[in-house]
Amino acid sequence: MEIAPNRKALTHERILDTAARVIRRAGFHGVGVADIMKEAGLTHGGFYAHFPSRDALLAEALAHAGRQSAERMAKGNGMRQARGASPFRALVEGYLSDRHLGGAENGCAVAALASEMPRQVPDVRAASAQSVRSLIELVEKSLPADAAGASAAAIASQMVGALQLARALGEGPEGKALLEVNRKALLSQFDPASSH
Amino acid sequence: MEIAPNRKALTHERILDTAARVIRRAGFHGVGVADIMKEAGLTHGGFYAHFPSRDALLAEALAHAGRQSAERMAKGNGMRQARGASPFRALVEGYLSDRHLGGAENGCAVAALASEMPRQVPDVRAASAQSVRSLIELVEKSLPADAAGASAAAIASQMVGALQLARALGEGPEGKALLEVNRKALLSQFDPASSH
DNA sequence: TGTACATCAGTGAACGCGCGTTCACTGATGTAC
DNA sequence: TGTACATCAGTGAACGCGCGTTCACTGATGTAC
Repeated sequence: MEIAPNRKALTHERILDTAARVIRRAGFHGVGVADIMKEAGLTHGGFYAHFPSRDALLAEALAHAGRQSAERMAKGNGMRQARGASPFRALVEGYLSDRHLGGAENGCAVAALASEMPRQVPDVRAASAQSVRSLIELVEKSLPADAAGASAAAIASQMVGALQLARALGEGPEGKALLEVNRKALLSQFDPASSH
Repeated sequence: MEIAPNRKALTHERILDTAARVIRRAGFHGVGVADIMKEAGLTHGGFYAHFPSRDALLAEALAHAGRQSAERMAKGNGMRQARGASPFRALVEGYLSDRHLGGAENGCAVAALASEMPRQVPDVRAASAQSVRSLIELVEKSLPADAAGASAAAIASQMVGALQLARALGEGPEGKALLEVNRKALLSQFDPASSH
């Protein structure tokens, strides 16, 4: 969002945007420089004019994915709240939705990548830890005022774990049922008063 | 555990055992055939006398890892129960322990690999789903009789998510604190009466 | 018990192949006058 | 406004390298007589 982004800056942004989607779809290890460049409509040779290395891109792309999905979530939550849901209910129903189950590519980067995070190079690890902190903050902000003793970190843990287990079980009934059980558990415990 | 395991069967088991550890340490993608064979004390050429392909090994190794860590957990839980902990407390304190935070190699395969599971070939995906079901069953069995409305699937989700977020935050105070918060949340909600 | 042979688990070199990275080049954009 | 030149984003071929897989071979184990 610069005033006069030149051509190179635009391309840089496009590569980042593409990479942010691709790593959530294919994982840190599942994606090559050439794949990303091709999906961004470029040839792989130009990559090193934009990023010093593949790992540097991964770190930037993870931060970018965090911003992307935070925006997307904020939008979805806004819509749900407009329909009368509490912020916490909006968050839980959006995060643990069937849509998020299948749409890892545009979803939460932590859920898509968590178990790969500890094995990355220091830069990517640092970006990973930051994305986890951001997610916990997001939960914190949505907690009902009367949720006594609720821990945003524990709730975030359950949300991330639920999405991952559901994805491991598949996008069919088994995965969807696991999501539903988690939605119910979270809402009945921390936001029983919220309307549906 | 055959009556007269011949030499090849013993080697087969040793490769599986090694692979089960290595994939939890390095991830499905982080490990090569040659790495595993070398760590098992063999050369890579002999691999295909034991397994039809790398993916076939991954699927078998995942199942093997599930058995390994179930045994290990059962042992740890037994020790904790001998000291007076309830089965549920024993499970939670073992699973969300600082030891498990650092020891992914010998720990729960689901926590170590969850976000990579949806991206594997069908055989490995099937073994992954099975490992998730086994974990949920394990939780189910340990639930206190009076844990009304407790869902084993939701609890398993939180446990897996907590371990992963903690590992992403690092083995230092930040990760340990996240584990502790989750232990407290789980125990106070589902097993408040258990002694410590 | 001892010898001759067959079996077979494991070795190590070799194969394609795809990856991350480099680099000489091209062609479009923008500036100087 | 038009021409000449400099800049620079992006191209595509090439490089090592490591991977999964294959295969001819070795040497130890076990069987037949």
